[in-house]
Amino acid sequence: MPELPEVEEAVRRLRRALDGRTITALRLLHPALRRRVSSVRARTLAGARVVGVERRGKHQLVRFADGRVLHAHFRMNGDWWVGREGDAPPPHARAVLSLDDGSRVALVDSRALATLALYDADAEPALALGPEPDDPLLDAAALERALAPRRGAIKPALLDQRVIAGLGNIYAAESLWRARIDPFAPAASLSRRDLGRLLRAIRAVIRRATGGRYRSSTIGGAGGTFAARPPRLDVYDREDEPCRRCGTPIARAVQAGRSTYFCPECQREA
DNA sequence: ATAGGCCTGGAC
DNA sequence: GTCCAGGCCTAT
Repeated sequence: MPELPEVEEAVRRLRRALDGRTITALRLLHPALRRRVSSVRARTLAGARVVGVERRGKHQLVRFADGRVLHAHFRMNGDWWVGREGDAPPPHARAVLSLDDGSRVALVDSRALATLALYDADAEPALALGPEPDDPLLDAAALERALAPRRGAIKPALLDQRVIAGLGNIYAAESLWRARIDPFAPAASLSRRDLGRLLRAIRAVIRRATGGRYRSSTIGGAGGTFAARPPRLDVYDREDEPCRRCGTPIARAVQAGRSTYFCPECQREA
């Protein structure tokens, strides 16, 4: 389940599977993916040697020796399954990469909202992303500059990937709770001190989710493992449950079309 | 800023 | 059946 920490975990598995490998086939199993990459184009990937696997925000890039780039985005539900040729890909496998060592990687995505795109050698994907949360150049002053022109509330601003890359609805809410900031506070109204606290909260939340061990459980055939352990959450999806700081029932509201969870008592900064 | 669309499955 | 979903784009 894919915000930055989950995508990071997935991209590591992808890297392990693809490192040093050559693609022998890419098969697209869902029409929504075939609309983005024609089967003819998918076939041109056979013979491409992988030279790098990168994450930027929630995006994943597989770079090939010929300069082409395969761009993947999980959207709501995507994940990678890694198995062997001959293993049946799991239900909801939407694309399958076959590799020259007899292994297979499948994009598993029940809702079929994930995207794949294949870029030509001279066409670097334009991702329009802000800094990663751990970017040393990102400090309270930089965040203040990014938020200054905004009219809206802080929570939707944190979901804007051009402000910070990788936060999604869960970790944005978690970060605001940790920093005691009201999700409805106007983004431009936050003091530099608030933003320093918010940045530390974001980093702590992401670090906890990324560094924390995920219990892997085998799903389907041999060889496929999934990270199937949701991280510990303080506010997300805890409506009416007691705030872990002050005991006040957690509230839920809709903001920019997304559920927002917060403590109405202790998230009053700004 | 909100609503709708993309897709499908799970909870109720 | 209805509503909801960790993302993101487009239209109003």
